Amino acid sequence: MARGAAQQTAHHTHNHKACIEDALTTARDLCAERGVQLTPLREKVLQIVWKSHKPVGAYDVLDELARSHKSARPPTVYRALDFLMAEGFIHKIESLNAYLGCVEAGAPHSGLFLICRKCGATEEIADPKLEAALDQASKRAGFQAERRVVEISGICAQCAA
Amino acid sequence: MARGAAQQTAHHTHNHKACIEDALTTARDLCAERGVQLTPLREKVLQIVWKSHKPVGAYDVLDELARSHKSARPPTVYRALDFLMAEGFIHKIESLNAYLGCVEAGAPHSGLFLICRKCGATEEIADPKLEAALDQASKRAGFQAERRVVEISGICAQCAA
DNA sequence: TGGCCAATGCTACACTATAACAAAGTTCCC
DNA sequence: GGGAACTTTGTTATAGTGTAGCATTGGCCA
Ligand SMILES: [Zn+2]
Ligand SMILES: [Zn+2]
Ligand SMILES: [Zn+2]
Ligand SMILES: [Zn+2]
Repeated sequence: MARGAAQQTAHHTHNHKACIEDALTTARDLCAERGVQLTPLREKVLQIVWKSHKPVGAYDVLDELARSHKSARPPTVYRALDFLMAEGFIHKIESLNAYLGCVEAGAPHSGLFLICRKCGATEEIADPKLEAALDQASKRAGFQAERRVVEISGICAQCAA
Repeated sequence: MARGAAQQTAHHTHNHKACIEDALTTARDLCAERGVQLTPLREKVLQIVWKSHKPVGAYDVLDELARSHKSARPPTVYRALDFLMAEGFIHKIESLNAYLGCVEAGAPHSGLFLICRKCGATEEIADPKLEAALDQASKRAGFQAERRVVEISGICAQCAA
């Protein structure tokens, strides 16, 4: 199933078209539910971000978008990215200033990202134990956590081999 | 002792001059040990970053530095920041594009940061349990972790009260 | 004295992101 | 259908963050 495919990394041979289709379908469904507009522009941007499992910079999105949308400018892209982030369809990778499709759109969450510095492939993983540890650490400091950024850089399993 | 003072947040009344002096002394000692140069310029930048317990942007550093160092330019600041990061005297807060003095300089580590979105005070905490959970999560994915970015934004204890 | 290396000076530029206002499209009510 | 209210997009300009590349300085050592 597509959902499963979406959770594989870029290294695994997989039908990436299914990843994209799955992401678009999920986004369409959620937008319909929520009564917000997944306009053609926003959908196109989502599709561009999902072109790979590597984080993509806003200006790379712009370059790609401009091929089919001549009037595209930086605000065009940033607005679409802001919308997609607000709806939880993409994440921003802060340590790269780049954006990545979310593999678990819908369920609000702050992901944990494993970023390969060699191939760029970035995997989003969920780890309840880790999230509990994060919550506990905040709590111990009397801190009301609202947003988490957890990004681990290194070498992915495939590049290490 | 100064080391203790350095670990308090900006809200706690504390002798912040001791924080700064402690950071500078530690840096001087470590640079001597390591045979690297803590030049007046680098020391001044370190002092500016330590002016508070809030992350400070590179261009804010530049503005401050320029008051005593007219020839300062962006590369001047970024080179100094790069040096200070390489030596482990400051951290970059990725989600803010800003820099913060390290409270545990010397011991190489990637800190966990609690960033108050109201007052800006940012606390660096160490949490072995959390670090173990991070290591375990990476390991489970077959990932060789090299660098960690863990930043939690929210409301600090003092601002919540 | 001259070569080497680290640090800084200096100019220009690349990359990332937002402000502000105008125009066009959508919704919804009458 | 008309029209107000709202959302989305167009457009220009600019703010904010970070580097490239080469010149200069100054210390150290052969
Ligand atoms: Zn895929
Ligand atoms: Zn890799
Ligand atoms: Zn202090
Ligand atoms: Zn606060």
